[in-house]
Amino acid sequence: MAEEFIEKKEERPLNFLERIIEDDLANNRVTDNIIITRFPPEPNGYLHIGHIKSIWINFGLAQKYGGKCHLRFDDTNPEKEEMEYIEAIQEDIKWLGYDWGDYLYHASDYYEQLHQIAVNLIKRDLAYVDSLSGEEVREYRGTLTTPGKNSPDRNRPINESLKLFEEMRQGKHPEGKYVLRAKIDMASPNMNLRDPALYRIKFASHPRTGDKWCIYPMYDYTHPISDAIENITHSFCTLEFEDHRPAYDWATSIDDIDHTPKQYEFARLNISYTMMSKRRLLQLVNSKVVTGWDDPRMPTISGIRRRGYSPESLIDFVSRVGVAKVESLVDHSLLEFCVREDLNKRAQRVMAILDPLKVVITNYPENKSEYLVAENNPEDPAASTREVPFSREIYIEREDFMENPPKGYHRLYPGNEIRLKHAYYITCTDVIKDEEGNILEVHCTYDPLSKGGMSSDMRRVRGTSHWVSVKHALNAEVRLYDKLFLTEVPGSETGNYLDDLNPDSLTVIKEAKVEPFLKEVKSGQYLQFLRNGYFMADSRDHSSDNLVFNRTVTLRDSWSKKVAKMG
RNA sequence: UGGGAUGUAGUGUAAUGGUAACACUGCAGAUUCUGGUUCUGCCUUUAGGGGUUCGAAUCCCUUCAUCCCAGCCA
Repeated sequence: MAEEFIEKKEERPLNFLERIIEDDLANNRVTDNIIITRFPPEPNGYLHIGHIKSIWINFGLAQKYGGKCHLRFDDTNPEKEEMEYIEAIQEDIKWLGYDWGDYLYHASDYYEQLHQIAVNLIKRDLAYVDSLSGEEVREYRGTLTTPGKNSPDRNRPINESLKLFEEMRQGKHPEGKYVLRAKIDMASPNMNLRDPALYRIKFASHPRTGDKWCIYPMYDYTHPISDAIENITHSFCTLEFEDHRPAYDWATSIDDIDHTPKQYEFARLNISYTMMSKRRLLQLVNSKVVTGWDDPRMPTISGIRRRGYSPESLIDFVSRVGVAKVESLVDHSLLEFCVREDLNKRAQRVMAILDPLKVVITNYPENKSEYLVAENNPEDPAASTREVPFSREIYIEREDFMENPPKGYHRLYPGNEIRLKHAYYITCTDVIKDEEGNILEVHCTYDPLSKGGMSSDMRRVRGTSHWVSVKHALNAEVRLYDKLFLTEVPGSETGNYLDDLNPDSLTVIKEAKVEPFLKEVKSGQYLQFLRNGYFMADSRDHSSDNLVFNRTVTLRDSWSKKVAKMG
């Protein structure tokens, strides 16, 4: 099995990044033939599914080609960054199964070095301290179609810039007063080259360096130099940084840098009916639309973990999506396919009734109980069996009974015989209703010779229902999750993604009836509630005294689809 | 209207001058102690127009469409 899987993986055609690597390796462009990549999140929020693609690319490619992948926190904007995020990010990467080993870095590790290089830049007349205000900088920058013009400070004497930069560092100037800028080209058609800011003043406390610094380096300056310091060979990032590559190359070509990493860009992952913007996800958290970053409806790694997704299914998903440079929108059904495929192979099967309807088996002895053998997973020969209690009164799903069934319905209805999974055949004899006609309970008779779920004469029944014994049933809270948004691209029509929120993204069932086995399960264990979907005990609220389960994903359901089509 | 990129079934991704394919979705059907799984089949594709070539998704020209860039964010 394992070999087949690996072989299958090997057969996958190479993506363009793999080709670049193989080409570099084949032409001895990589020192010692060891490629070094890096995954560089900014700790300003939780990781989401989109990051899984980047993690898979950076860690996965390093793994595949016998290289290394660094984890580096791009922590250059203390106003947005927090220790909580730094910790959560590490937990999420580990959960996905990747390991950075000893290679944990922070851009802030290089602040001293970065500062020294900046000083040298000034000395070489490649950077200057500018006193233009933010607004003035914008005016001087020009527009997309017109060139910018030089700042009056562009020719500030080197000594003066040196002195001012030092004063900036010492905290002698307020935020916004000065900025260190690279001297490149104010007329460049590429906006990123119109004397980009290198350092700005911020009196914010940094999660790692505290109040040691009050000037912080910008991304375009920090990232390439950090890559160079760490001897990164291949710096993979998303498409929106394509325009920054010239700035990247500018930074890695300055005299103090002796290693030249190369940047390559790939398309970020977009999935229909959700969104990957950290800023918007933060808004959902802050506005309490969801309960937190790990709300099971969130596309965050911590959210989908709590929801019950397996790391394997997520890696499989991103690998199926592939890598290219086309801006794409992957259908969420592929993600659902991947979880189902993985969970089908490993989920423990159990019986749980979400919408109980009582069934009385009138010819079954009043006080009798018995234990019946149930398979734990028909897809896994190694998964053994468990015992499930059965008695005269059971619950089945309300939708498994209809007094007047439509054509094609082969569940329980008056006169019809069905199988109770792992138990007996039963035939509906009576429907008990209240004065208003609501169905209170259903009466059936059972065939004692069909114990275990197959009749002695091998006669066939079309329907099989799951069930839970009334007197043995445990109460459970079940949270049914659905898409957070109703449109493929939230906000694409109205301009406000909040307009597209799905009001029914969460349905809480307080009184689900589940088999006793569920008292023993813990969060992290993959479950299939027979015929209902895949579930996992909630990592925050579940305990053996207070059962709480989250629905990961439904089972595929061709019947209700057919019913819907019939009208 | 400056610059940078990208256009292959509904959605992703292959095919790198030589028969357009794989997965997901959708639709049929078979199997089934989960209307699940599994299996089989079907539908639909090279943005448009020119050119080069025996032969073009691939090379050239051109048109069109989409995305990114005017943070002291990353």
